[in-house]
Amino acid sequence: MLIRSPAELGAILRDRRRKLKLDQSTFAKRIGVSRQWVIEVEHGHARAELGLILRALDALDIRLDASIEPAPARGATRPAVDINAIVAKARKKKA
Amino acid sequence: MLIRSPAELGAILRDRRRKLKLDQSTFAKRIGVSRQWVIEVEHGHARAELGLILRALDALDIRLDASIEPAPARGATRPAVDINAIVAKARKKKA
DNA sequence: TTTGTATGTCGGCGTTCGATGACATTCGTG
DNA sequence: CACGAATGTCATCGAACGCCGACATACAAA
Repeated sequence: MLIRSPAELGAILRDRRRKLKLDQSTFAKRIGVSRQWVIEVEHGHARAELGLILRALDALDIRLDASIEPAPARGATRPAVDINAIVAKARKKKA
Repeated sequence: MLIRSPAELGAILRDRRRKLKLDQSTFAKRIGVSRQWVIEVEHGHARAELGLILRALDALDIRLDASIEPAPARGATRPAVDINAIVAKARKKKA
């Protein structure tokens, strides 16, 4: 399963949790977070803590693997339009 | 590359950034974060935001893959001693 | 030595996390 | 229907995030 966004990660966590017949409460206790946290992460919370995410994955026996992208597609010719970065910056300025 | 902890993730990010000949400043600008953030994450900051981490990985053409652990090793017979969770809870109580 | 580059550190600040606890909604079952 | 279980929502609050700006250190080159 490729992970590209917090939402995808959340979906993976939810599917796996359900496959293991765990409800949110017991899952939360098992990894040392609140049930609220589980809900938000499963819904794709982008600002969740990295450490807690890794604990959650571990608790569900999910392995994370990092590898170099086969097709960069981000060639030196492309000006690189980073929508995420732009949106994040824009939100900051407004607030 | 297997990712088990924020520190391992940080090392991977740093190695890849250096391979691409990027310094922390330009890398930070490229993903829309501060240079401080890059420093902390590369040092294994556990509470970094998930969304920013994913952006950083993407900027370095690193793909994240999730797969079920071949050997659970976390059988139903094990009482499950979650050191991470215990430590996290202990820190909360003290503070 | 002086200059420049890359990295790490410090204090302060506004924003938002994650925890808690209560309540709401939707199920399926007795 | 009533009850419990699972999930989602809300308000509150201390703690920590990530940012900024300045400074510190290290190393290389002129």
